[in-house]
Amino acid sequence: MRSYRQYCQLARGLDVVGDRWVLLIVRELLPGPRRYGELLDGLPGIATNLLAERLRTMEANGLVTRDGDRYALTERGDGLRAVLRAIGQWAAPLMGPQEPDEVFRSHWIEYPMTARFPGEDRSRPDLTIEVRSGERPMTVHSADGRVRVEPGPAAAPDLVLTGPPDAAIGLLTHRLTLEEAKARGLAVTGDPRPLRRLRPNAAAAAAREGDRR
Amino acid sequence: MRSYRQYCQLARGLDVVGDRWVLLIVRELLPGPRRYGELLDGLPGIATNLLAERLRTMEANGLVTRDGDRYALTERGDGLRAVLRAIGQWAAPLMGPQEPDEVFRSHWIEYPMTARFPGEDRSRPDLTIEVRSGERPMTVHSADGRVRVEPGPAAAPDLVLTGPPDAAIGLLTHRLTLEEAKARGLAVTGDPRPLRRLRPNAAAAAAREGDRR
DNA sequence: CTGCATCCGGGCCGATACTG
DNA sequence: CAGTATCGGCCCGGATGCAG
Repeated sequence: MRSYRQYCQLARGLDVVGDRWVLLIVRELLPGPRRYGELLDGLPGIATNLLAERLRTMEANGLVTRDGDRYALTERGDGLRAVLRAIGQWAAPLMGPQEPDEVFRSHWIEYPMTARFPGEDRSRPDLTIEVRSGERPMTVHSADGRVRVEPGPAAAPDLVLTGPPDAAIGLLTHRLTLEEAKARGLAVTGDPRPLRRLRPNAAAAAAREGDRR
Repeated sequence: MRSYRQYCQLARGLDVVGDRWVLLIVRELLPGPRRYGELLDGLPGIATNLLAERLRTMEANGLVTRDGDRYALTERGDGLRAVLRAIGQWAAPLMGPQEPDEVFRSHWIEYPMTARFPGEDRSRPDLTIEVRSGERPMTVHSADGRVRVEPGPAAAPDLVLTGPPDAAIGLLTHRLTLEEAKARGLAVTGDPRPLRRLRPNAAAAAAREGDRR
């Protein structure tokens, strides 16, 4: 993208991260280093030449390093986490049902979950949930008061959710009731009642907006 | 811009605010409603048709309302303030000297000032500074522990800074010494010593990053 | 004069084919 | 698997026209 050529902090920032796809590439790299093919898969819709070109300019801008065939965020690139969080938070009200033509990747549930259940809250129950919403299963762990999301199936899940992502995420984040989630096509195996005790960090939730319902 | 077509909070947010110029238009509207011509002037480099088209889609997306010939942010548009702050903060290390081809508008000093001196801090001295850095003078008020920026000259300034914006902003935010600022072409009228007692809000500064030097 | 609409050249984007 | 090459199309930017 062309530079805005304005002596302004926001404009200079957008000169670096305002290009199409750049922040989504950062999203894909936030959990850890990724290979080119993994990035391609996590960025449905991007053209391969665009990904290659973006990665090069991001490297030149100090956002990304490449180690062999692995790409990783620099410290500076990781600093964009706060920007992604701000945009994601602002965009929360835009998240209705999944549109028919919208793609979903299973590892994307990490953001809504950790955004909804940030930090440590000892009152959260220990809970293991397997979510089968995308190409492959994901496991949501609540343990020691922290909520974590990991790829792969769970060894002994307390709960298994199978169905469209909006239904699974809606139920997990308490934006949908069990009935509403089922009406959207979610299949639930196990006892869903402990989910209700999985509460957002109270202090963090109070400080946040877009949290209604 | 085309939609990313990804069922992801970040992607949906970027579908709305990822278009070129959109966040800069929000920047211009944050202080209050503006007319079309004022926006054009505050967005050097934008083509008039682009501004018109952006304003229309921003209106359709619920970011902007128009009242006669005035454009204003909706509550939703104003919610992007946190996003701009996040990007601006991340971009702080990018702010070296002004490039020769970079444009500056005097009202842009509001962001670096309020970002550097946020909230209330009773230990701040009362101070009125006139800054002559762009097309027209701006007045920085420190009173009752708060720092405010207003357009227009000051009636009885304690200090007048005249010169390039990087020098003026650098001195005001303590990123440059008096000598460095003068070396960059800043002329100082009045006693600059009280500036040193204009300190960032201690609590806010500690919570912030990118604050070194 | 303000607030756009139209037109046009160029560059970036997106899809596909192809290569080491 | 990890890109490069190519090409059509759309969006962007600049100039100009025009209506109230």
